Amino acid sequence: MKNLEIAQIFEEIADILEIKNVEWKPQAYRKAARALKTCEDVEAIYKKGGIKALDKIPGVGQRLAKKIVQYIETGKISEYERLKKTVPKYLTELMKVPGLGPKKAAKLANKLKIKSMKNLEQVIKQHKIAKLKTFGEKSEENIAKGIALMKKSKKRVLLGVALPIAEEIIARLRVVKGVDKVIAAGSLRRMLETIGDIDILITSTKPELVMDKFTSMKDVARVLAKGPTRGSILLKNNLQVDVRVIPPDEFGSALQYFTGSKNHSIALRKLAIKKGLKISEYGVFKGKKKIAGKTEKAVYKAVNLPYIEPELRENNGEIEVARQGKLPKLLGYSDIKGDLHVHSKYSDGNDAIETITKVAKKIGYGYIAITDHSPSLKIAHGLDEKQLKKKQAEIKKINKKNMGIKVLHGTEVDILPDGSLDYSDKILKQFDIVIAAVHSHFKMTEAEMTKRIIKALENKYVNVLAHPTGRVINKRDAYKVNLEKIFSSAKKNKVALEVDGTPDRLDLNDVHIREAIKAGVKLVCVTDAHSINNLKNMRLAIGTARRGWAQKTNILNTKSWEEIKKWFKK
DNA sequence: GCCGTTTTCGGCCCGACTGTTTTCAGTCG
Repeated sequence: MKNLEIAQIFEEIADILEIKNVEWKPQAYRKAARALKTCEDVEAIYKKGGIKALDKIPGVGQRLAKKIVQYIETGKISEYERLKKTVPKYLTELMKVPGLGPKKAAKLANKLKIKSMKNLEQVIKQHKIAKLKTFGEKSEENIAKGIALMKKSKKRVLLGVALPIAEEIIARLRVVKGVDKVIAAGSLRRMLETIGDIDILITSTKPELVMDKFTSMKDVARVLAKGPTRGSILLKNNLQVDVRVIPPDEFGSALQYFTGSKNHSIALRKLAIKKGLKISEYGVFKGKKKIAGKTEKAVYKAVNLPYIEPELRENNGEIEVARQGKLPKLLGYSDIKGDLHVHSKYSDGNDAIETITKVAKKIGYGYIAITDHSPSLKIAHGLDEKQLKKKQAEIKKINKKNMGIKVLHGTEVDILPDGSLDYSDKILKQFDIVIAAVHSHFKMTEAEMTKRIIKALENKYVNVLAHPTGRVINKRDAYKVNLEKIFSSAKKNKVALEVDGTPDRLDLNDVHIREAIKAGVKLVCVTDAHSINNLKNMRLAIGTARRGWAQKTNILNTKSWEEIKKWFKK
């Protein structure tokens, strides 16, 4: 996806323009950059609707659309190439230090002849910054801290990693005396696939007790700030956590503000201005008079909007749709009736089928599919015919125990490079559910990969396509594939596409889910669990589906197994 | 550079915090 690359260039352009003291343009570039990070794949948009469709992305106008097209077609943006030459590279580099903006970076470069990060570290050692006019001891110290922070390279952490950490901290703070509400805001609440830092909002009658507890937890590496209403810590794992204690009658507006996304909140505030109102984290105001703030619902209502679910708040059309009263009723976190993609000890899973079944029953599922690998995936101990017989017999035995949950005999069968499957039709026929997946030969051309997968979808025994793009967050890009064609083939062949809840997969992702739904494709939310602990990842799949505007009707495994079976029938 | 039920020109989200000043500029979220 080129979106991130273009977003980065736009941000760099904004930096350069800021250095050059250009007004307003930097904000425009930054806003567009943020929009690109969460909107549909620009190449797909361009292919479908041309430059006019790009222009429709909020924050992207004619001129930026043109630049996006140029990048898609040539891999470069000439305006950026031109601007780069007008400003020394070290200036934009210095700006990456937290605390250094365009003004300070330029001043340091000018007065102290700094031409690199190394230079900067040298002058700090020599205490030259502290002696500079408008700088001082503190400034020098803060820049040093900023560099240290940057070196630790705060990479965004997976939602599936951050979520349990946040929950543990929340549980600890909830029991502190005087605490009422505790909730995580920010990208975590929006269920974004990666999280920069954890934001926790609290109402309490005794803020100082909250802050004491918060800053003295055992896994705190460093306390970055500690005041009566705001605290900030760095955990030993390098994750930053911010806590804010909010007065109860401002909780809704604070929650709205700290949940974001930024572009969503800006759009909301603009709407308020039109109505002669002002929204801030402290409330909605008409002149000096506060007219809302206690609940998020009231904040939205003040600008004539229904409540918008956090997962939708990306300024990707949700405000417009909300105005028309046409918001989707999102898939709920307890709407899933069974997990359809789980591995057992038979292949590369940790647990026995009966153990998995018990846990699934406890979750409240009506069915669970044990879908182990096929033989070609050697590292995962794919099952041969003999092992399949044994597994099938075991499942039969468990089902006879009438545990109140149906165990389905399934497989995750490999799609071989030529699009044929790793089991013969004769074997495939015996499964309750067949999931097809690409696990090898990722580097094909788009045409080859698309043809390969479509051939698999056309097999009459295939019911589900696993992790359709193959991406692994922070590790491996998606393979090249024409999703539009996959969608139409899946629809035609009655194959459901997966929303895989593995923390570093989340595949399909939010954007693709929204496209798939538009194309009329059915989806399943699954965990692809390799241990009973992984079964919890269903909420990540659901959260991702919600970010893709999925409703209950779009997700096949919100139905009973009988109904699903009927749908599968080709 | 974006955007339009007050505008195709002239606005552009809002506020806190920090450090350096002595009323504010710069940075951040």
